[in-house]
Amino acid sequence: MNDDFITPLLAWFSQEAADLPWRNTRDPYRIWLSEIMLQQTQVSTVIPYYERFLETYPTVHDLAAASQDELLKQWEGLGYYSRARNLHTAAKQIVSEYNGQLPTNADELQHLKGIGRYTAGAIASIAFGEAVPVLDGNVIRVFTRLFDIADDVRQQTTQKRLWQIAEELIKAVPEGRAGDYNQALMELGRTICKPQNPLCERCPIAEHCLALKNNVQNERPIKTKKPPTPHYDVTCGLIWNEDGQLLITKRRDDALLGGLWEFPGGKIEEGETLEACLARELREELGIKVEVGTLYMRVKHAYTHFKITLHAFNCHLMANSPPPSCHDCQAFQWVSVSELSDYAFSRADRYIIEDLQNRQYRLL
DNA sequence: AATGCGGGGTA
DNA sequence: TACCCAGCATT
Repeated sequence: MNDDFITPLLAWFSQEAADLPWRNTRDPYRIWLSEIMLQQTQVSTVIPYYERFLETYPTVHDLAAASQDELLKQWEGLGYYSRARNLHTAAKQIVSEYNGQLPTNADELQHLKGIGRYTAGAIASIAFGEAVPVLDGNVIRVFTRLFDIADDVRQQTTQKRLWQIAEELIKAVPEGRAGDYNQALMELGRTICKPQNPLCERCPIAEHCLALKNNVQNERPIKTKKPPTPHYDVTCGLIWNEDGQLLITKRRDDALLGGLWEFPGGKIEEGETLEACLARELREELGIKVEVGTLYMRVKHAYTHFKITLHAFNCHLMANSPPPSCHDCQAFQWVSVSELSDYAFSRADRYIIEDLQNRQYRLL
């Protein structure tokens, strides 16, 4: 494997590295946090979350002492909420078992919740200077172009081969520069070696790029297509009580959007009306009987694996309904419209909340 | 080895 | 619309 690109890549990074918040620190806690937030999430999306998060939790001790609800409220909108739950678990573990210090090498880091091979390599190389590789979407794209690799990168054998390449190359990186080199590869992928229309004329290692030489840079990496995602109709209840409060429920940790709050409801079944679906879901989930009233609004939303149309109905408890009890949720709560802002909700529910609060505001 | 897991940006 | 993003845990 030709490693001649390493020197010009490092030189480019020294000159052109963007000034990102997590590059102004050597604090392993901050490096760790940035790497978790950056999983499957673009740099520009992460920055405001990262800065706000560190104001709230400046140290791993502050994070370990947080409540899950408070933490998820901080994470609200960032997605992949298991990252926040795992971060919390790991923080508590670091405080109780590691004396408040992160492990200092990649192998030990991988024992912590939410840290896999990529994240362990990133933290170990950036925070501790260990000569270990990283392989993320950016690096995969750079490598498949640099070495003109035409294999399907979704295949396990290709992933293995790419990790082997990464392992070989890191050995040729100058002592103490592994963190810079790994960041340089990712930054090149993010800013120059982009998925579509890469900026090869500005690439510092273009003369080493086999895909460019073969004029196939736009056809790398090769990925098999994913099947189209299904669409579901989902209902939820805006269940009002006499005090103008709404009933919300907290989702189970092992579910989609685990730990977030929601307006209770669920997915429609074959041949079922929306109203019947909602009445059934509320009976199953909370053991309550409701009168399903008018449609409040519909929200369309796309998840990774499916799309939904969320139908929100005004409801109230029937006089002979049992009080709510959690059958398939962690908790429930009656809250006013303005108090909804204190709880972490998914994007789809936040559209509804925004509308509820706007209408309330206009009435005042 | 395959699948589930969010939400926003981009062309 | 479809693809992409500083991937990981679970089964």
